[in-house]
Amino acid sequence: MEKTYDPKNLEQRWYQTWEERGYFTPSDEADGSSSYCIMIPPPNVTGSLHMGHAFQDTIMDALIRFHRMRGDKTLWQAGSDHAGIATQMVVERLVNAEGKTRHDYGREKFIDKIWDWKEKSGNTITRQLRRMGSSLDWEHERFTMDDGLSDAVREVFVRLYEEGLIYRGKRLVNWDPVLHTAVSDLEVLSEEENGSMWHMRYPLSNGQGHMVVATTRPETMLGDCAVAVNPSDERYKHMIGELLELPLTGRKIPIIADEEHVDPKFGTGCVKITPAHDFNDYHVWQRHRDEVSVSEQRHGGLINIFTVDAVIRDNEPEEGELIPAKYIGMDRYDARKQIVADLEQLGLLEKIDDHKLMVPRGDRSGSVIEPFLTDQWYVKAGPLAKPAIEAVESGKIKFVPDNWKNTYFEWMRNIEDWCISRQIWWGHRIPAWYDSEGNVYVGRSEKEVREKHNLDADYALSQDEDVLDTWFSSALWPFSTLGWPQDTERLKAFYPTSVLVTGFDIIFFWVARMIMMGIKFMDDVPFHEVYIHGLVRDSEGQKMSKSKGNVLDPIDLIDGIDLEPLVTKRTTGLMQPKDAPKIEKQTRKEFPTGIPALGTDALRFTFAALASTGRDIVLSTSRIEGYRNFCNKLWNAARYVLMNTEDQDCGQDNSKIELSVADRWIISRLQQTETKVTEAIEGYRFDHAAQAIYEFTWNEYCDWYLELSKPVLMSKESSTEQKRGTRRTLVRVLETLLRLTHPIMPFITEEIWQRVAPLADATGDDAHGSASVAGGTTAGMQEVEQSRKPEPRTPEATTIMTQPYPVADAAKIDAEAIQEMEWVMQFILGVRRIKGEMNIAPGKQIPVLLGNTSQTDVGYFQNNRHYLDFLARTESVEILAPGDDGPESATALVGEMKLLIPLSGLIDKDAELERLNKEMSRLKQDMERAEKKLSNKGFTDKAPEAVVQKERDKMEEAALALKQLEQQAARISDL
RNA sequence: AGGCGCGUAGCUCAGUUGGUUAGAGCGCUACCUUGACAUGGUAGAGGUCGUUGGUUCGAUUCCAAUCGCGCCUACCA
Repeated sequence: MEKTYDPKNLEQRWYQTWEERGYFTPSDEADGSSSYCIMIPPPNVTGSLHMGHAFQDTIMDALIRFHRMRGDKTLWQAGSDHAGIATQMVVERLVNAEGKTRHDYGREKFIDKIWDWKEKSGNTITRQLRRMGSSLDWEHERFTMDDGLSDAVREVFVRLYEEGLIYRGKRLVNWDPVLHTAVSDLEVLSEEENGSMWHMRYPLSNGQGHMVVATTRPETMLGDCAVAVNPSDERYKHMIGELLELPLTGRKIPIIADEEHVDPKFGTGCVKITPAHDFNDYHVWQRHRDEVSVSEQRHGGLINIFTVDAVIRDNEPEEGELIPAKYIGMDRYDARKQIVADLEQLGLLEKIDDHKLMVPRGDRSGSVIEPFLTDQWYVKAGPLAKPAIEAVESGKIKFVPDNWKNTYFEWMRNIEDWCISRQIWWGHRIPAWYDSEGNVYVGRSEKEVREKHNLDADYALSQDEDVLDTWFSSALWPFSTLGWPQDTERLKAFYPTSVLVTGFDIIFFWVARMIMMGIKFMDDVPFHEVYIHGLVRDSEGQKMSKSKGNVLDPIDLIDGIDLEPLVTKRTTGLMQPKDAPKIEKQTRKEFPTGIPALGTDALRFTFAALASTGRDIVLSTSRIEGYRNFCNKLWNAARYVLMNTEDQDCGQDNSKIELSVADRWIISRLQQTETKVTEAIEGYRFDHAAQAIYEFTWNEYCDWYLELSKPVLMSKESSTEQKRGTRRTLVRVLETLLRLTHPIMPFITEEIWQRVAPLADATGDDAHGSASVAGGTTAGMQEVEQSRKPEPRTPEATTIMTQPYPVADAAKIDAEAIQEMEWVMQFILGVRRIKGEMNIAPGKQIPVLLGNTSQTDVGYFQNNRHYLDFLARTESVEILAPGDDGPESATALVGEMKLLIPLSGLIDKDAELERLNKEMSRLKQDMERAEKKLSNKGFTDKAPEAVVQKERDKMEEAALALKQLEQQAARISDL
């Protein structure tokens, strides 16, 4: 093995091997009790991997690998969605670069172009997913626009339509005037922006003064149909029903009373009502449209003033001058200026205040969204939501962490009908046809429609031009990918899926809709658990976004990147090019030397370690570096193990062995670690799993066990059985640790495992307990680990991926060994602390005396002499007779035993006194604390006996230790 | 406005039925290139657990109030 761990050369090699050998496809031979399935949240075909994906994929892959190793029939479903608007925009931009528009190509040719683009460029993210080590079933990769999923979409649409759960209607929608399509509420992002509040005077038609209305969008006044006041508002009560002159239009509009919408305490208490351009006003209009004063307005009061571009429209022939000619053809903002100017001139502008307002913008185009009156298709959400709410209430679906169900309920209980039509070309075309009379026919195909309605082949039908919202097909993902509407084996095996892993930002978008559709069409929930993870932020806690220039490409963390390319990457393609200098400066400051190559395993381990219950994941490269170092530690531990075991007898043939205290101790600790890690993964606490692995590997296996193995292996006095036992433990603990770690760090564990596994010889049933053992307890005699029969190992086709996941065996936990090792470690630490604090070189061998020894101390000492000499660098150890205080010495306590290092020549008297004083004051504090508790009658009366006893023990121990140290201090100061 | 969440070491975070000296990583200090690893070893410094009350024998943990921060939803024309 190389001296330093280098992820580069091993990660991609292993991934390729795994994929070639088909390890990612669910195994028919899986012997676990159940199947396990996760659907990947389909990434967007235009997308590339960001940190959120990398984090999410790490969690899913860890779960998938964990269950695969446990023997479950395991599927991680791969695929991507067609991202209607985003994809169309990408290809449209390419077409624009040719100097053409999509209309020059026409619908069909343009769609062909998108498919071409998808073939060539649509796989960026799947390549990146492979770099993350994701063990997705690529053989069954799906795409929301492929034939099968398109069938599913049509089927669902038709069935919902036939049940009356899909309908077509003219409604106000969020209209993107740049993309010319409706978008859903969820695709609109509102942010506070600076604007103005215009206060306009609307004269009373009877000449008795005016009313003042305020608005943030004065241009919409052209479409006003009324002014509303609160009926209880004394100021205006008497004016209800009177008419106002709507300035600039020559129209008269009524004053109406609306208690719900109008807050008399806000502004002037008068609200202009523009029902075709404001959602609230639309609702007011719905309440009042039957009142004569409103209904006799043009178009019943519902007056649209814009074109699809948000330009003031022209009048229809029969409308006369409904829209004043002066403004026709003006963009909405030009019209605003003009109207304000004209009002000003007429003396009808009372004032303009600065005003902050929430401006809705399309998340794709960035343009200001316009409420706009159009014909759209809707899904009636209420009936679908009801069982979906119950599924979560009843616990059929559990959110992890549990609180997220509140968010879900909040949304579901106030759900509104879902606008599913989009005025774009790329997507599932709505399966509805119209005849020249305007009749609508819905069916799976034109053929089906004609058959069903007995329409001749020459009866003219034209299909609806619109396509469905991408999320409509995503909502079907958990069953459509498995073959629905066909009744497939995969569907039977994997639906309902086990868990959905996703970010909280799409609980509404996606999670809720999958639940509704799953229950509706599969008659069962799509998944049993929803694990909601946090959002990855940069080292300053900022949300990562391209526009902020603080995005990190996970691949750059894996492979490393120099500063200059990183700066270039972050500053190109910005929505706001003016931010480039700021971003460059910030990048140079944060990464003065670029980013070092850290490897996938280190990145994955970092994600796991950060995956606690919080909402934010703050990622810093120093943290990843720490875990890269951990990989190196593991690597070098393996190197040490191999150096001492390869070509040597490690007890593979189950020949006689003797297990030392250290062997039995590390085996015990391994079992405890296995329990912790397994429980952590089962409870989605990957941070706890990672921490348990980290601590065991570094603080126990490396820091102690490997060191303790050295004297055994190096000494001529060790027996063959002892050496064999140690080698076997070295190798088997490592082998097990690799399996334990594999779900989080797949690559390094596979690489090392390939070399370690043959030495550990983890095969064969008769390995259990058949080794003949000299010495040691029963618990220690058994195998390090084996739970499930592993697959037969042949040289070419074996992998850690399909080995059994470690299962702890409580019988292997040797409490005595743990206690004895605790003593050994305390001894060694005591000596080291004295050396450290007395400025004695750690390597210097020194004499040690033991005072106040018990029978156990003497036994432990004799058993472990070789460890103590080696790790504490003792020159000699002498046990003092009872009552003998020995010469003046520096002191450490191991339980009640005194560990003495004679002062002569070595130790500074004052320094030792200082040390003792420090230790004594610590003990005194402990005592005081305990004493205070014990002298409190409330405590001794009411606290549980065990707690009180614990306090008494503590008190006693501290008192004893204090006494010993006081004596010691007295002797030294007498010198 | 409503809902959710968070304030613990310089930084990032653990701390699940209230009871050890409140832990870890990174960073910091001193020493050590010893034979798996300087991407390392050894020893160490560092916290009135946001604030204030309450419940309790006992509160980082439970309750209330308060301050600060973040997110989501709905927004006032």
